[in-house]
Amino acid sequence: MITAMAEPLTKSARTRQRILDAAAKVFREQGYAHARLSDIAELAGIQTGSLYYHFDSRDELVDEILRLGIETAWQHVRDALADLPADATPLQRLAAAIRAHTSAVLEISDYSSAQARIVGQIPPEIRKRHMGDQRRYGDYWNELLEAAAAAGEIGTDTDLFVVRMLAFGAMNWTAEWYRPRAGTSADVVADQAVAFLLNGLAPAAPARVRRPPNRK
Amino acid sequence: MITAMAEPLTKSARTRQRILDAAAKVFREQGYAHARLSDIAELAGIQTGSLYYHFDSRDELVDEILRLGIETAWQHVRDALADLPADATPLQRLAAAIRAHTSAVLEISDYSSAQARIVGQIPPEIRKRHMGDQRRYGDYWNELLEAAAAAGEIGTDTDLFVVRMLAFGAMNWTAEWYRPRAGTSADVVADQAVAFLLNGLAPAAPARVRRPPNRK
DNA sequence: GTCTATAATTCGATAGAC
DNA sequence: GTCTATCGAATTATAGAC
Repeated sequence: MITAMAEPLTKSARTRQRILDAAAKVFREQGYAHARLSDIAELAGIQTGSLYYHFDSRDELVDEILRLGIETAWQHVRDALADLPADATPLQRLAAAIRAHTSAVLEISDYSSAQARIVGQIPPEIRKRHMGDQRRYGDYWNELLEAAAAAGEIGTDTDLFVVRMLAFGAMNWTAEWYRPRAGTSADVVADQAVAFLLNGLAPAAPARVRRPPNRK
Repeated sequence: MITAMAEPLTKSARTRQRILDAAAKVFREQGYAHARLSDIAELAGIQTGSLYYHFDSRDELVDEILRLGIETAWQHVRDALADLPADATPLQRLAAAIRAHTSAVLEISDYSSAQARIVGQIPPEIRKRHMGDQRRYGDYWNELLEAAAAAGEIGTDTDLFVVRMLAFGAMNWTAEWYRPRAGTSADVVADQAVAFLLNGLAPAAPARVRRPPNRK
């Protein structure tokens, strides 16, 4: 009874899933502009015209990839936090979140990679529809940051909105430059991201430079 | 004799410059895919077809914007470092570089903004031609980082290549999300970027979290 | 050098057979 | 549901007059 509907589903649903998987991969690799429907169809093993039985337009397909990309990354982050001991500090929770998000973008999910890669390339109308997803996920991160700030684990003159954007830029850009190679595995990148970003938030401990000596 | 060729130049050179300025602005605002030659021509005050007297193709125009974008940011960074007192520490030099690059991308130059915005959107052939510029600028940053590392101002288990990429992601992504508004000026963003990124590189002073307690 | 007009291409999208 | 065939819109690029 459980397996009865676990695998079969409808033929339509399975094809739709193949298309989405193919689209995520193609968008991840080609970016928004150069991902052609013909590429996606080919990878999904169907003809271009057949896509339109499952999606009304290219934009609708993009919408879905973006939504699933955030959803997947978010789920990975939630899972990682759920794995932490109950007494984990806000900073430890933040560390786990950074690792999980970075890993999702780097290697775990084509959807998350695709979202990170093309979110800066999409036209305004699509962006507008995607904004709700982004805001919700952003709010979630903001709570993590607020908690760490409340615990005194983040510098007091830190603008949480700005550093959140800086951190997302750093994490999401990995989708662009990272290619597995000797010496630099995805795990290494995730480790470095955790150390770098967490440290960045630290209350300025020693007298590190605040401003350059003189300004133009 | 100096002014004799300062302003006039050839008519062709001046028009070419107008086109480039217009292109930088349009690419900055629209991104790679949605910047039409007709938009650029309109902003430059000429007809679309006339562009081809000055550039052989759209790609050639993009090449030039990318090159000038890096060149401009780089020049701002060099100027900022030149303004520092001779005894500035490697860390202070790094701080000035971060501020200068971020400012260039945020508000100083349409070329630098455009480069930061579209570098992740361009097709492989263009990217390949642009790689030399990127590498040279990256090497320059690497020297700044090496110097700070040699001075013991950067954590020893820091991968300089990875953190450089993370930092560029953070800085360049500002071109995407930043819009001037009350409370968050470009200066504030630059300040936060300097503090955040510089701190991120610090030798892990107190016992900040290194890894989450358990890993999947 | 710049214009107008138009060719050439590339894709997204639709129609209708099966 | 998927295929084949084709339409149509958008936009880069070219030709030739001025």
